Amino acid sequence: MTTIRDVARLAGVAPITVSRVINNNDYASKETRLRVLQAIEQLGYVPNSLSQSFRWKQTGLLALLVTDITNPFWTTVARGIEDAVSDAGFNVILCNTDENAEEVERYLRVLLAKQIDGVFIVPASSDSEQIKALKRQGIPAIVLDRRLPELLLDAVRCDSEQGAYLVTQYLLSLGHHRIALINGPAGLSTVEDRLEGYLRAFAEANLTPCSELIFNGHFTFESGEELATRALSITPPPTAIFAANNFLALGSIKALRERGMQIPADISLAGFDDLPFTQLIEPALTVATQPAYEMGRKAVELLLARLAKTLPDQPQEIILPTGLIIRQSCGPKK
Amino acid sequence: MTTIRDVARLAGVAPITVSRVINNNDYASKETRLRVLQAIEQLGYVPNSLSQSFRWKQTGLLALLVTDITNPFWTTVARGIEDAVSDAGFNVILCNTDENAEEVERYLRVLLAKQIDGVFIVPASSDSEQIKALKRQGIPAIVLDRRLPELLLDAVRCDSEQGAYLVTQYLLSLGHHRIALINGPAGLSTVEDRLEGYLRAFAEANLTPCSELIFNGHFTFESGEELATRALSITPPPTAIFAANNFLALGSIKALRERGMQIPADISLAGFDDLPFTQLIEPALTVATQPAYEMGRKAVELLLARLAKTLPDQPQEIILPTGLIIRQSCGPKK
DNA sequence: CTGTTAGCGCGTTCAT
DNA sequence: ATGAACGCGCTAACAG
Repeated sequence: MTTIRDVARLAGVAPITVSRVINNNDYASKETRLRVLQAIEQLGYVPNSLSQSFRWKQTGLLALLVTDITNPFWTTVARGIEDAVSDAGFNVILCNTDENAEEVERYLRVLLAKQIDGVFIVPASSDSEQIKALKRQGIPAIVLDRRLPELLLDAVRCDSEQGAYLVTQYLLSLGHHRIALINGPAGLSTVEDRLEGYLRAFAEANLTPCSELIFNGHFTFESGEELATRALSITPPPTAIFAANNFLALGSIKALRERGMQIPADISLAGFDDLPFTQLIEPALTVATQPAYEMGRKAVELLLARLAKTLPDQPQEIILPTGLIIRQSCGPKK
Repeated sequence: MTTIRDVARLAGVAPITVSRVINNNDYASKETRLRVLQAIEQLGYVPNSLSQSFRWKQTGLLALLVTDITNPFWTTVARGIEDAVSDAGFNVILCNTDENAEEVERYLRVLLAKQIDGVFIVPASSDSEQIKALKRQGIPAIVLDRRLPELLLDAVRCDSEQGAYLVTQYLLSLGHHRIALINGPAGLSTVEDRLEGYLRAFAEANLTPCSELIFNGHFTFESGEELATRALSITPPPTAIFAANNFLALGSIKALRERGMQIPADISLAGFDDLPFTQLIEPALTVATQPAYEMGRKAVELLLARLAKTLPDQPQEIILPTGLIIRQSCGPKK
């Protein structure tokens, strides 16, 4: 490994002079600078950023903890973060937690030791010893997608309640009263929020949803398939299904197709979050959409501002609007 | 920040003793160990792994450079790598290069400075100044998916030629002679290999493919749509399309549907690489499949063996078999 | 079993 | 404009 000293020796200067040239913050005569740069070139010297981080007490490393890297929603968020962060000269370590609270703790412990400068977290549980440790050490953390009110952290998420409200309102406007809600695991704030939106739409229409038609599972294809199957076995069956996540919607499609049901002729289906190549799935799904890429960028803004200490002490909260995209998967109640 | 010295002071021992307890490699009396652990607990001490890396000359950091993080093929490879690597106590930095050679160079420069212990690369060009720099510094690099013969590096890839051969042979066996090949950019080894496989199948059948029906574009949905459209405008049109990548296949489906063509009644379609939720696309696609997850794990084995210096000097090359999954998208030529 | 010394590569501080 | 000395947090090598 070539060090700053090797360069210094070759250039006939002191190590510190090389350091100054590298970080070109200080004065250095043109000739010295040139000699040093030539020596660097000649030796193929690369500054050891480990030592630099060590001295600067900044690693330029951020981390992103997501619950499911296979979900396009999260890859899109990740791209938003990656793009914004590298513009600012930072790097991101991407960690997949599989919705497992212990994995979150494990990763955070490692990352803490690695002296990361900040973290973006999709929390897998409402509490976390390691997040508290981050706070103690003054390492900024941004909570993504979910509410985590007790911990008083900056947060960026989309308005799940509103999205669910829009979808449900739309289904109600088509005459559906028996709308199955196929949701994720109880306890997650997004799950609760989407339920809230569903209930609000019913309340505003002066209707009461049938509690039998509200299902909780996981945000997976398999869960969607299973819950949709169970929903259909209720009598009388629902005339519409609202799947509160993209994978749940896909699983529901599978279940419906296997029973030979036509969408939307026999039953209506709406989803939450878009998918790439959604145009290929027939019928094209009506969904609530979230600005995933934008969410990533906003989170970066927040984190950088925290690092620059340009933010007030109290936690900031950014809530991005959700929308409704009407396609072909919902029809009027027969 | 609490350091090893703070712990030592509180426990009434020397810093090195704390170090020994942390890395529990050395002897330490039960009582001392206990006192130290208590002090660690009390202070909430976390070892600074930056310093550790500094001393050990090992960061425990690996990097993975992929060309398109939104392609499920690559997320699957990434998971395979991530799983295998974390079993071994390493971490992975995931970098997305968007098939851009300059991005590869930029990332490698940063990673080199960060003293990563090794790299997995999907190269975006046949040559790379930074890969040479890696070699010079003795940092192991594994080339994924593509051939890069001049650089003499370890490599793991799937047998593209074989996969393409199997698909083409199958289509020929159904009676198709005019098979459009919709491929990625000329110059990539996977693109060349898939073309080779296509040609070999024709040659073995004593047939000559029509060169008009061989198309190059990018590995994207849009490219698939465009090239399929162009293929259909040829007279006489192809009776089958072989899309040499999953996104290309999806784009082709779109083009075919828009022209109202039924698959496989009007035209046959086969792809390369599976997609998640493939069961939802109608008709289910016949494809060549690659063991993506396995590829990731194999690459890790190779890299770890390189780090452990248990491998012969000359570059190792692992080629994984590809298969053919016959579903419903291909039918006999009318 | 435990402690002392020294040094990793770099940048800050203070001097020249 | 340039350099010497010191120290960041940790551990290897050598005492004791």
